[in-house]
Amino acid sequence: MAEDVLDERTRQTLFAVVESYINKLEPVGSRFVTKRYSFGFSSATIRNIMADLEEYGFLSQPHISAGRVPTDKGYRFYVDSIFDKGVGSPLISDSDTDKDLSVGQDEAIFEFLCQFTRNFARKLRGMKNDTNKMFFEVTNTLSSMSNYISIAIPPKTEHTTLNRIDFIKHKEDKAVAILLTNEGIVKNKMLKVDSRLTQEDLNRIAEYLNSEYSGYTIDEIKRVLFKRIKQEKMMWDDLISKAIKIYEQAMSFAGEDIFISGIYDVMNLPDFSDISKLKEVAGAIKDKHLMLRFLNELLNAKGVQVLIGRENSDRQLKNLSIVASTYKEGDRPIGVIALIGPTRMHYSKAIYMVDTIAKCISKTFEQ
Amino acid sequence: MAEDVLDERTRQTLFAVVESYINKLEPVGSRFVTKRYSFGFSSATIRNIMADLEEYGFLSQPHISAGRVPTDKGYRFYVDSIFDKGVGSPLISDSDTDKDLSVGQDEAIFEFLCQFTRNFARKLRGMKNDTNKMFFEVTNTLSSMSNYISIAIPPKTEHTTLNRIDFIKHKEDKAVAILLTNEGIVKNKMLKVDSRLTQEDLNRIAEYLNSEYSGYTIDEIKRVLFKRIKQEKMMWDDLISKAIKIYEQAMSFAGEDIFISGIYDVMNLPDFSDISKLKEVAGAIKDKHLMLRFLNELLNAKGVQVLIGRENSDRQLKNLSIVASTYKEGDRPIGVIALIGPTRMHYSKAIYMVDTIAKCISKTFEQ
DNA sequence: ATTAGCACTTCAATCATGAGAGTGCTAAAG
DNA sequence: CTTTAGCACTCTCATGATTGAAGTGCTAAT
Repeated sequence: MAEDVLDERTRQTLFAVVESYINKLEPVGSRFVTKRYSFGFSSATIRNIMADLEEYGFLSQPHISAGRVPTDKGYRFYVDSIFDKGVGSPLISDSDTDKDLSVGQDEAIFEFLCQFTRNFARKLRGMKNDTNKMFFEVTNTLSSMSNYISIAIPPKTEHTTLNRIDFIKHKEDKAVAILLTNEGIVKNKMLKVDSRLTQEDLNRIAEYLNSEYSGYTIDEIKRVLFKRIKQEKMMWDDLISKAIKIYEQAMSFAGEDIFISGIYDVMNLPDFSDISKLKEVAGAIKDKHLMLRFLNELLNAKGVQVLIGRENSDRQLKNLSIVASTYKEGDRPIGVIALIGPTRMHYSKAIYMVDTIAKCISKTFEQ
Repeated sequence: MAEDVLDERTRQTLFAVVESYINKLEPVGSRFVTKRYSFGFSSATIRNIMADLEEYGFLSQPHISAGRVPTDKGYRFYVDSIFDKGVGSPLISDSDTDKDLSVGQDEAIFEFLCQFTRNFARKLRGMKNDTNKMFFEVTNTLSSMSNYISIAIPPKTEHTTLNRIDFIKHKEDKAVAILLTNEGIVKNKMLKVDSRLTQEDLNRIAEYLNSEYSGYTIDEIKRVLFKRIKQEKMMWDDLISKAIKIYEQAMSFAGEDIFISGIYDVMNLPDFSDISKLKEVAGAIKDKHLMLRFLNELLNAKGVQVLIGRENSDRQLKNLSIVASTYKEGDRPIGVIALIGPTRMHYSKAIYMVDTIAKCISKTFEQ
């Protein structure tokens, strides 16, 4: 049942109520709708429609004499409508822009956004070699523009290939591994090694790994190395054995990275004027590990995804919405960026921003 | 004038009022003081004393019929008293522990803290080679134990000496510089180099730098290199010239690091139940650059320092207090850790924690 | 010098009141 | 049969008055 059954004017009303609520942040009444939107019906008619919508579960009332507030289901309808109308324009609706903006101004805004996007893409390209810097920039931009919390997961290592690995002897039993990946990212790690290994030994090991395995993904290499261990258990030559040990250490980066930004920005939202609600958000993102697992699940889907309130599998997010998108290298999604905000979110803005910036990132990884 | 003039019982009263306020978070009245502390005076006498203290500027009243609240000057007196009594014990006062704790319990707590400290020191030692991890751990521990915001500045590069530098050719005009310091810290950076340089060239440059300059501080090397440029302007050999260019790039790390943690924890404090106050804190630490400069000024002083409210040079911190300490390598202070909280802070706890953890860090850098 | 006692001030909580907003329902109009 | 005007009803929110509690300052007595 439900939204397929709704007739045109009911759909219009629902959309209007959600849109109004997102902008006003106050329950919207029938009179407000009739005044603001000229549907050609009186407030009494709208009242009846709204009563129906409440019955269907799209709207609810904080108390009997207040206006209506969207439920998660109501937001879902609204977001789906936005997608039906087509993502890609920041000017769909739901922004605070008044209807009396001249078309000329719309175009000016559009032009501005295009330019911003170009600049931002260029900026990212300049940071291509420094993932940290790049995603720091991404999350900062996203959160300060949207006032929501932004999260980014840098490219998954399972898709990165080894470009080159080197080892440098430090002192006694310490050595540093330096890893170059196809994305131009550098990682390093301090290793504990047999103290009898000289720099020459390390060089030979590195040479071996580079010649045999460069070009493969990091996981592939791990698999192949493991296979070797089993196959040649009794007869590994010393070099391979050492290489395996060292490689294992070098690849076990402690926990994946995740970038989060915007706790400050989110304090400006009226939705979080109550500190207990702010704590809710803070609690949700505090557990980075959980957040990481959560966003990783979104890696499979394509395009922008919106999860509203209780749609989130995580209980802690039941009062929050997430707008997420993958970014890709070629056709393969390699990471996720997302915005987290109240269920009462400026969805069209958020969707537009996440979509745009994800595309900027993808462009950086392309070629 | 002022505190030197105060007689014993006035001092006692002031101390009692501050201590009580820190625990109650409510203005404290004369009756409360007489009940809680058995000075042997009636509330009327205390009232008179408190009126004097207000006149001297140590206390103030929110409104005429409320109890007294310490001013910054009052806190200053209190903190100085704590230092006079001697830092080092976590049990001085000002904690919520009731007076009727048996001595046995005190000892149990003391024993627990000693053990915690030993464990923590061991933990840090295990992270010696990973500054990031180490200071991440430090700030997290500090903030979650204190519920205040913790900040740490990792060892200043001006005191680190070059242990070894290496360059690895990446592709075209890119190369990676890997830097090992005396503290066992590794930094890397992507460089733009003349695309005609081969890996062999880079090796020669690295070899040159290592043989000539390892053991010097990073700043010293910079100075010496600059001198060379001037002296031998017309006759540098190609190697030195290239080395200088590359070294310059490699050393210009974008912005110093700073570790901040505890925005979540601080939300649990009643002092920040009002979101506008929380914003104040957030604003103060948002500008990491400013915070960095601020804490760097504290590098000169030794031991634990406390800055209360308006004592802070920064206007944004006028309602906050900072408890900071340097940590050292040998005798030389190389970095700072600090706690930021409301002026109504559990100073003795904060001081004890900062002191203890700073010592743990110092121990890690000694050898 | 200290203290008991009292008048005074202020805040915070409670309650009643009325205006305002919005609804649901009914009966009339199209 | 659909739409609308009208009205009674409900609930919230801001306002103002009242009251009790907490705490002070001052004075007079010890």
